[in-house]
Amino acid sequence: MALEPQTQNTPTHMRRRLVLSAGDDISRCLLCDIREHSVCNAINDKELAILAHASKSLSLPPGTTLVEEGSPATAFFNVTAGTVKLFKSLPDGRRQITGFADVGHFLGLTNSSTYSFGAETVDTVRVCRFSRAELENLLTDYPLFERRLLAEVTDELAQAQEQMLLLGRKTARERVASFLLARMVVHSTPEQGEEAIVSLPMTRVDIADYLGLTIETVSRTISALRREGLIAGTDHHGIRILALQKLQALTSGQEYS
Amino acid sequence: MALEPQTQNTPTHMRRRLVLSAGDDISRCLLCDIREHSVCNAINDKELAILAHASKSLSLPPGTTLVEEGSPATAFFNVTAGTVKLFKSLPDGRRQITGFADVGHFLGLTNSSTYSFGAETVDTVRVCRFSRAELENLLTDYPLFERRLLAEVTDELAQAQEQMLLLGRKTARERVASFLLARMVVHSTPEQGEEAIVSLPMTRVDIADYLGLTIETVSRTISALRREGLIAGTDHHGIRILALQKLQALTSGQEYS
DNA sequence: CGACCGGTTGAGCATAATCAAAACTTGTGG
DNA sequence: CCACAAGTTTTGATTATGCTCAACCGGTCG
Repeated sequence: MALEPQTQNTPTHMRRRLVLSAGDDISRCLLCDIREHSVCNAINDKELAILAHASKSLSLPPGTTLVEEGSPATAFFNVTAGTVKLFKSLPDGRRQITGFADVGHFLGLTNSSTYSFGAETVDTVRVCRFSRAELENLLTDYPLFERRLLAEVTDELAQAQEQMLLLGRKTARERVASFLLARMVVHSTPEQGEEAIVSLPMTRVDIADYLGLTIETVSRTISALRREGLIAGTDHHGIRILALQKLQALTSGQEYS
Repeated sequence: MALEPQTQNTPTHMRRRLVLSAGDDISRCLLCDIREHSVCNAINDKELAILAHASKSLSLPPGTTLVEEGSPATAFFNVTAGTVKLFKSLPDGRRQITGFADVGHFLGLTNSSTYSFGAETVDTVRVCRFSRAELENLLTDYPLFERRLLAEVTDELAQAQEQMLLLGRKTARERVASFLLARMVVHSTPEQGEEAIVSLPMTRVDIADYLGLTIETVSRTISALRREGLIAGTDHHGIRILALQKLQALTSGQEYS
């Protein structure tokens, strides 16, 4: 939990591990299959080479620090695979995860010259990294890029407000139900039909730090929901939703009794 | 607490009370003394007439609804005097205030076609109101305006993250101390020298809903801080900070004991 | 004056935290 | 393939922080 002060752009334990992508050339952005889900979509095909030139694609193992809390804000990231956790800490080690940045999300934006938050990979993550100068050029040269970024930050703010409601006013049960539903994805399988799945790449510690609870309370609450037949655990990192309606009611306190 | 559905742009109880400012003419923005503290600063003097034309200045009494949770997002506001509270609610009436918008703050931005939050005046408030179309024109025509707005939303997001840390991980004592210090302003008076003052235009209910506590806990905690000599109450809506250092330590749990 | 509203204070309680230990996973090496 | 170690998750017992319920205070307004 101890934060090592950082004088260079990239923490040493990260620099050691950075791996340039095989497709790290001029056509990288053109071939990128998540482009339409990110800010990069604001730049048209002809000019994608500029974008590819302005960024570097990196593959990072779980637990890599992308952003050190309080360090100089020199780099910005677009997540193209995996999940990144964003957090803030108190001097005594208490930590609040403020969000999970999944595929397509942009992170690192700040007005201050230093980051006010930390960012660390949850699983194996692929990101495109922009320097401050590169990002500022993109903002100035491509109004659509800036507009898209404004939309993304606005959306992140709305999510933050939702999370404040959760942290300030919801019970442990309501928090866990809200979390599961927010991360739910519906798969359509030929055999099973519609299947509502929640993948949890993060540990219980991360979930607890995100929901403002302890790991014990998270564990107990998930066990209770399973015992009641609302969810079924595949393994510890995957859950199947069995009673969607009831869970939805639970998120806002309409307990079915 | 019951939310009346709203079909028109402006809630009826608000429309009734809207009062056009005396200076609601072409030079209004030029004469505006808080321009430099707001997004309007991004537009140069020559073109301020356009801005004045694009917005209407309104004076609103305490308790006026500016934005109804879930209603169509048609208007946007710049606060030029007073304090506005932003909040989200649960069906059973539980409420979380996500922020207070003071002088210079812009509010109402959303990607969705409806507001995901509510906004209500705390005291007597003066705002400049923009319609959606007017705002979009400004964004497109004035890149600096958009840049400034991006900076403002980014800043609001950073504050939201700080508040998530407070709501998820701080004790009641730490929350109240953080709140007081965040709202503190330092006055330099000729007689008293430096004076650290906190003005609290909002009620205890609002403070509690902002800090994720009950009014009783807020009241008890403020009383305790006063008893310990860290603060002194002027009246219920004003507090003087006596022990800044100790309060600062308190915000992050470094209890001096 | 009495009702009302906002704030304060007190007593008892409940939810989630803490402390502790067992069960399960995962990775490593014989 | 199994044994073992380390780490993560689950479960249990107890406690504490902040909530609920309730009474009271002080100012304001009709």
